[in-house]
Amino acid sequence: MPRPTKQAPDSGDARTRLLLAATDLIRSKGFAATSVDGLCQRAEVTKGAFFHHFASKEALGVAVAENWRDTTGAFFASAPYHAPEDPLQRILAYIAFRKAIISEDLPACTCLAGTLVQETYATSDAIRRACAEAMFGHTATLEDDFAQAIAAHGTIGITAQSLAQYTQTVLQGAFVMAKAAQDPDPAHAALDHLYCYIRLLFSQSKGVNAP
Amino acid sequence: MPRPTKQAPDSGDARTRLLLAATDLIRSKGFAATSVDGLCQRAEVTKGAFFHHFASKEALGVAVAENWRDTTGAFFASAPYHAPEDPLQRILAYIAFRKAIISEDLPACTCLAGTLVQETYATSDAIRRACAEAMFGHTATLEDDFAQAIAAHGTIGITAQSLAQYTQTVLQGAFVMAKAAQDPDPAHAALDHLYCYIRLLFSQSKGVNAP
DNA sequence: ACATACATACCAAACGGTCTGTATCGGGGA
DNA sequence: TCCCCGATACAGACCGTTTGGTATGTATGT
Repeated sequence: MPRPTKQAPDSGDARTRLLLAATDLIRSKGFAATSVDGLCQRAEVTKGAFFHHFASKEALGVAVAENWRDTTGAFFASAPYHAPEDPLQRILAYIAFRKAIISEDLPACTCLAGTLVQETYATSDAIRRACAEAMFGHTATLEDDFAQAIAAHGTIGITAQSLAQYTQTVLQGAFVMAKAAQDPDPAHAALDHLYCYIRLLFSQSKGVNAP
Repeated sequence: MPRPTKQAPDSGDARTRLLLAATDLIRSKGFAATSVDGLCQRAEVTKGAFFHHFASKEALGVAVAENWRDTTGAFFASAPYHAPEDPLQRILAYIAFRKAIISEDLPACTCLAGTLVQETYATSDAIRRACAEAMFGHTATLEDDFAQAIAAHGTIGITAQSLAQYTQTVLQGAFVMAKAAQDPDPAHAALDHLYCYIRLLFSQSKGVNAP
């Protein structure tokens, strides 16, 4: 039973506020540069509250990744791109949707899991796994649409899983490039190329595209 | 004039060893988690030497990114993929080459600039710029080949710069996915898709692929 | 002799984490 | 309905270590 705190009663309980603040801070500064003290300050929570809810900073990292998987899962599940009846159109609508939500505010629109995993893949297996679950879990939701598109079109020599993962790959790369350029343009351009690739793939004759 | 240290006289001067050690550590643990002390220990150098060569940790970050640009620049300049006479074949050879050098040893084969920029894009403009220079500088070397391929083939409705940057985007995304999966397979698969995309693009008729 | 290239000791601040205390809850017995 | 109970949810002071950075000293090549 969450209980609102005296300090900031409006914005949920301490755990929720910590998760939210951590998501923000990690996406802009990274995990290591996000201190527990700074986190508590941002969340308007004391250190006692932090270590009551999370056994360690690493445990917070895991929880943030899990929370990211849950919230983004719900977000994309209720997104409008599922509307088209044609599975290929759903995929193209997905790509267009992903492109549309990439703005200048990169800390707010980039992927927490991708950022977090780059820092921790070699030092914390627990965090790495939680990030991987978020990322590959999301690609799994695309897999169905790709499978249906392949079934409708006839085989194109590439698996649905591979295409779904490639989509995620382009997105992750797009975020890195946008951060480097301090500009969403390279990300938008990348999604245009992905869009173009998918269209090209599914307008080809059978079985000639095996890599 | 570099002078070998008493402590480790075989492996170059202190600055070089620090740059090398920093590249290693940042690629596996990230920038923030790489402490100056740990760095000096790894490089077999004292702290005095560190702050003699670098004004601050941030200055080291910039120097590492610049060094990365220089060393990878030389590495790719002398790589075998430039051999084919056909520019399109050079590009495909480049992609195959990039695929070939991605192994299980992810800290050793992933991109320093991509890792570093994700952590620092919002906190250090100097480091971000140095990383961007390394990344976009490398894409610029691909641009020529793409431009020639487009010229040879006739316009395909996409600029050489956009294609070169997309190539880099896929690579960066491939590294993130490989780290999350703790496995180079997703990266290899991504480069197969990129290879496939380029082939598809340049086997189309004129001007129909504009995204 | 002078600048460069280190070495070593040291520092205040920040770090992750612990400890103890208190307020608030739902639930159970009288 | 009342009070009491243990459990949960914090609050806040405290601790040892590590952090980036500095100050000062020394060796070495030119």
